[in-house]
Amino acid sequence: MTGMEKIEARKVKILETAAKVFSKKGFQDTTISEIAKASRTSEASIYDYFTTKENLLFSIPLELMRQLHDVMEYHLKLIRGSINKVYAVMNMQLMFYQEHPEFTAVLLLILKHNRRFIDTESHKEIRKNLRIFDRIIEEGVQSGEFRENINPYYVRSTFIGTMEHIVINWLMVGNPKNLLDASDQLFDICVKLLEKDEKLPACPFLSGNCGSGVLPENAELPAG
Amino acid sequence: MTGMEKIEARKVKILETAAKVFSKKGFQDTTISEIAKASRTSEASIYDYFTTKENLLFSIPLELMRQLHDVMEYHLKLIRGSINKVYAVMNMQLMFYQEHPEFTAVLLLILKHNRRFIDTESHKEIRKNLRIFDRIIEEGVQSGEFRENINPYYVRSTFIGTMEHIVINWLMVGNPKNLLDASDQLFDICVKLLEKDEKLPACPFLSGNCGSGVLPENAELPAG
Amino acid sequence: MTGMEKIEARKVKILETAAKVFSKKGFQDTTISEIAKASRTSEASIYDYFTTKENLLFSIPLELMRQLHDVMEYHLKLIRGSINKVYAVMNMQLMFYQEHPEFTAVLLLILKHNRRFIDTESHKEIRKNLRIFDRIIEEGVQSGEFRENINPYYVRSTFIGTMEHIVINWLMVGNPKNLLDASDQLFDICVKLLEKDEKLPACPFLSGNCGSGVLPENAELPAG
Amino acid sequence: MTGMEKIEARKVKILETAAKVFSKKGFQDTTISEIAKASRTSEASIYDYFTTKENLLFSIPLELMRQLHDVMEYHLKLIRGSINKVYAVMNMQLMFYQEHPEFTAVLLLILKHNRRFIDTESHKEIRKNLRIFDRIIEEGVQSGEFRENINPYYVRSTFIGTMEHIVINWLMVGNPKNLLDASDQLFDICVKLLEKDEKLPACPFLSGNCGSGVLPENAELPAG
DNA sequence: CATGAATGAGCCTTCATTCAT
DNA sequence: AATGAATGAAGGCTCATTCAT
Repeated sequence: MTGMEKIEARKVKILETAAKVFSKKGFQDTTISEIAKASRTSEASIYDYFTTKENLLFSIPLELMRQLHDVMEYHLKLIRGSINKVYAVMNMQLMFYQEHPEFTAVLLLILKHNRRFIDTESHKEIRKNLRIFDRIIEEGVQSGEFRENINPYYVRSTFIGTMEHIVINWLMVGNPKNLLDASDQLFDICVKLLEKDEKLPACPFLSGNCGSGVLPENAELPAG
Repeated sequence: MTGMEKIEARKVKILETAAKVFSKKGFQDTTISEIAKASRTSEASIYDYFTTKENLLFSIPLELMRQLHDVMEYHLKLIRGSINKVYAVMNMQLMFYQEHPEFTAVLLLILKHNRRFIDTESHKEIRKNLRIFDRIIEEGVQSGEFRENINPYYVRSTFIGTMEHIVINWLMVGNPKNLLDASDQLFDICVKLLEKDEKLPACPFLSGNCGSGVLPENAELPAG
Repeated sequence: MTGMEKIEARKVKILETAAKVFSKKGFQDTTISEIAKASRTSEASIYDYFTTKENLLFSIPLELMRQLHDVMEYHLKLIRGSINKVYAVMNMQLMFYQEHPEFTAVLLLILKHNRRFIDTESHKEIRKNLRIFDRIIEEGVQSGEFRENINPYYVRSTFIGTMEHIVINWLMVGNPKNLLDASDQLFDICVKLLEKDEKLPACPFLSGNCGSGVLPENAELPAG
Repeated sequence: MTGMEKIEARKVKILETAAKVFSKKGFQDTTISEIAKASRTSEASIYDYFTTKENLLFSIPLELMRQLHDVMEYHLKLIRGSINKVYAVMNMQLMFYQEHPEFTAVLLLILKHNRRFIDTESHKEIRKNLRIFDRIIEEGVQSGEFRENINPYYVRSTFIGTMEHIVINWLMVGNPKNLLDASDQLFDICVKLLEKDEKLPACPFLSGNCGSGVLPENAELPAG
């Protein structure tokens, strides 16, 4: 492990620990000394890396949001059909939250309501992820798969708002036990909002393995 | 003004001031001394009334939520039709937020993410308001005005989650300028979720037991 | 003792203690906690009264300099003759330093070399005391008691500079044991600077090209 | 440049930088890291060379004071007449200060009031320079050029004290613009202190009860 | 020799909270 | 009932200093 890598590893360790402690005790009730102890570093080192307690907090989502973004972009390429993409994105988000509950708590319970967070590099990443939603909606509208008279901003707000509302509930009162249980219900809602009213005959493109939503690359797609 | 009333007036003054300051600077960055000065009281008096800084915070929504509840109940009695009630409730909520931005900021940016707030008298009031939603949805389903295969919890989550998402945006970046501008869009979304599918059969791209699984068991599925 | 007086007494106690500790350990090596302990107060109280460690330091001379000023003005009224006034002022200063060694150490070893101190209320008092010197010199010149071709600024600088130089020596190496021992010597110097030249012609060795001070090697020197 | 010289050059660079930063921000408000950055070295190197922050500070005058000493000794050899030497020494000091304002600030505003500085090699050099003054005075007295009844210690204190007082003023408030402007005035003062009293009889206003300085109100004052 | 990196130690400052009046 | 005053407790942050490479 080179020097560079060692440092990077320490930073990650600190960020993970910080997420853990912040998520449990909140920002103000967490002390740097606590994070230092738990991450087996010194307080001074934390300040070396992150300059400020708040900046440490703000740095938590940076890397993870990038990963999520990459994963989503990667998988979306493999998927045909806007509605399938919606489902995939929703699912990936929920899985991601499910797998990183501490990070999610920091993000949804602490960061999202901090005005200073908006001017952050991390927030930029978040906006990049939002744009994936927007793109999918636009594509769906243009391809004729979705209703045309959609206000994308409000649809997105519904997706995000509802999802986050459910995730926050999951974080705060532990309901539902498993976030993915909400997946189908959420998807239904999306469908209701996006579907064309006069559809007939049946849209064939969901037929088959929608469970994953990820079609094999060589999947034969219906003519539409 | 009797002694009792005088005291009540002072409490209200303190609560209003607290909402103002908390909403501007957040909970931790607000000091009791600040609130005391701004409300022309002494710190000691604040402690006399509210015992704790956090308890002061938690007391802020109590009275206002009761008012909102009363107002909503009162007006709902005058309205016929579940969908009309949905619209009315949504509108009243938005108007209420619009008229009490500082209170709203405290509620949505500070209190909603505090685990200890859940065990609070104020939170009880909030749940009472939520139950109004639930009731309307149930009624609509039973009267046949809404689809039957509705999961009330998720529908409510969508209403609340979307609305709060929009309100938070309004609080944090000032968009939309006027909350009521969102009213119609929000209502459209509600309608989409609640309205009966007159046409048949159901959305084809849900065909198959994929994602959703919420179809009536005997639903006729397209051939695919 | 009224509340007002009690507070004033505590402030004085803190200032005295601060002078003691600062004089012994210097500004930076002194901790507020030390002063709090030694003055039997809490650190928080010190900050209540003085807002800042540096401001505490700067506040030390305020009252004492006023006292010195009053004492000097009072006594000067009783004295006739400018040279006698010079002597009196010098003596009073030295006595004052002698009696307040800790305060003097703070003043001469710490404060006088702090640029921020100049903009201080305390420093204003110090300048008021300096003006007493100026006044005496002016009066002496106008009354004809002193030489006319005196540059008051430089004479004052000599008085103050020499006195402080001696006092600093006293503080740092304890020499002389008693400051007042220096009194007569200092006064002699003052006299030499102020007295009229009765004799004529002027001191011979000033004649000529002192401008450079560096005479050519073969310069003709006066007999001396 | 040999290895030895390279190291010497780096030390000088560090010392110069240190003087610059210390003079601007004071000792405590200067960080080693700052000096390291400004001198393009590492903090560790500074510790290699100077072991301690304070020792770095104390090392600043060492070389320069030696240079000043050498220069003064060199030039004094070329000068005849004690009073001329006084003038020369004064001038050389002022020129030196003028040319090294940062160094001078460190010396007069920081070091001179530090008790630990006295036990320093640098301070030894300073004392060597003081002895030049003493020597000149002694010589002047012995040669009959100066008054015999001089107390050399006080005369020196007057020279040094006055000069430093003026230099400190120059450093702190920028007055006079050019230090050498003070040169003649300072010299006049020296002359006044050193010159023989040709005239007779002695200054009348010293007669009598100057001990107290406080004359009885009805005291008979000399005509002046 | 030079230095990047790590840290122990500590201080100033802030408040929530209490209490005597 | 109301409050001016006092403080205990704690935490963010800074550096001088060390050491492994």
